[in-house]
Amino acid sequence: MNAPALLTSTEENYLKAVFALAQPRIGTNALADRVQTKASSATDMIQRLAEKGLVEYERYRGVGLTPSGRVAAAAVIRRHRLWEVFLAEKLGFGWHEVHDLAEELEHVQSPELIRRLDAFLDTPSYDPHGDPIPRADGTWPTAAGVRLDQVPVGQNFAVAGAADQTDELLDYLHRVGIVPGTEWTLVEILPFDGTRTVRDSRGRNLDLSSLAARHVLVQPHETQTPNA
Amino acid sequence: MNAPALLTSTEENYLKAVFALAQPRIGTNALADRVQTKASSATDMIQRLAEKGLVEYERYRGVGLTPSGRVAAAAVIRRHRLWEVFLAEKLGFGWHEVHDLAEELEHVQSPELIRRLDAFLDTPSYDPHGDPIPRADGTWPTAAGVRLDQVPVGQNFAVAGAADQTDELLDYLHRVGIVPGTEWTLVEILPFDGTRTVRDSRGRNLDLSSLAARHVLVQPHETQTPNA
DNA sequence: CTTTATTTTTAGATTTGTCTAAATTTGAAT
DNA sequence: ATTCAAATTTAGACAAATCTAAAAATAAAG
Repeated sequence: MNAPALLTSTEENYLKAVFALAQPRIGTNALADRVQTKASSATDMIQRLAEKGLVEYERYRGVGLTPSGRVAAAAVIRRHRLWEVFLAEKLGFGWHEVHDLAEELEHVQSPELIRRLDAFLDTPSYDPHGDPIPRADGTWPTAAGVRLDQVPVGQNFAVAGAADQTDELLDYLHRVGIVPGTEWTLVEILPFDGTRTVRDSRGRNLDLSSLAARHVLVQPHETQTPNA
Repeated sequence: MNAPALLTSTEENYLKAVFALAQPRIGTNALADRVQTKASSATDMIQRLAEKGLVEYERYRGVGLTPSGRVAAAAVIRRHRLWEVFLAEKLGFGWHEVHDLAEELEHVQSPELIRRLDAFLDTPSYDPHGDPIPRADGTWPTAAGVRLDQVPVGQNFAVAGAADQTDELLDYLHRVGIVPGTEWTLVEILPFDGTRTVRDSRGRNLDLSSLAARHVLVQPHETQTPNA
């Protein structure tokens, strides 16, 4: 009901860390590690966040997010990942270079800026690493199916759709035949870079990068081919 | 010679304020006003910047920039104005909305980010307010002529060129006939919004917004038409 | 059920940037 | 030259975020 209180950059960083590591709670040391500080500093900050109602905290028992903490964390992650998309798609940074810069940009406070950035980028659902971008209302893009990068070797599946609607991705998928309704089997995951080899009913093989695989949504089938 | 020491956001803001107001020196009160703080705080910060060699300071006598302070200030202003161009041209913000946001974005520390942003924006010379953007090497775009918005009423001039090379601006100027070599007289400046009315040799009038006028470079002539 | 090791918290100090209130310097006016 | 007002600086305090070192609670081992 009340307007979300303004958080400092540091508070936002702690929130993100709790979000990432709490299932459902996280200890002080692990949290301190994550935000590159000492346990005593983490204790201080946890207590501040608890006073603001963003985390639930019990002394010596660890910390977890409250519902409003989860909303706040999603907002920060949304800003972070939208900036990552901007840096990669518009400025041409490599996907491995964008994280640290986004870490700074995410703390610029302006809902209107984020609205416009989102529109400028065509409302992406996934960042350059394939991680989902929370929507403006705090909900998360839950795939209509399963992301191809989460399917085990040997699994049969039907293509359900694409996680993102960018022209580049759709063009590529269409060109190689990864279109909704087609049937495939995942035959191999290369250990080196996670490239997926998939095979269609006629035995034709196709390689998909792990990044592309994260953007393909599939419907797994019961039937599995024998595994070796 | 030595790498430019990293400055905090606050230090950068003070530096910008000194740059803007010191001709060649500025008092503590005026500086404090500019950065929205109290004179005592300004004194503290001035002394820190003096220790870093960025300002020259004499107690009770005011403060001015050193050469290396001028370089540092130019770098901050460059970042600020490039972000302003991004916000206005790419995200569609109005030119009156971009300042406060750029104030935050300018402190993100990454030379590579600024290099790429500059390229993404086609290396603009002026920001949406018409203010010059320092180049990467710290030099300022000094017009080959005089900016039309700095010419007095009654002045004859020849168009020398455009301050910026964006397609939109060049298209517009070409369409209305403001092209290099043509001769004009500035007949009026509207007090309300600074619109310039210019007249060619055949007596045809043309109105230019003050923003457009800032991007037109001209060569003033000796001959003046009688003023009224 | 003690002892020990680990984790967590407290206590006290530090840095950055700020403030208020008091003291000092400058400059202007009589 | 003395007085007075304005500008500037110092002194002391505070909040945010951090640290080190010591104390307390929990968990693990015997």
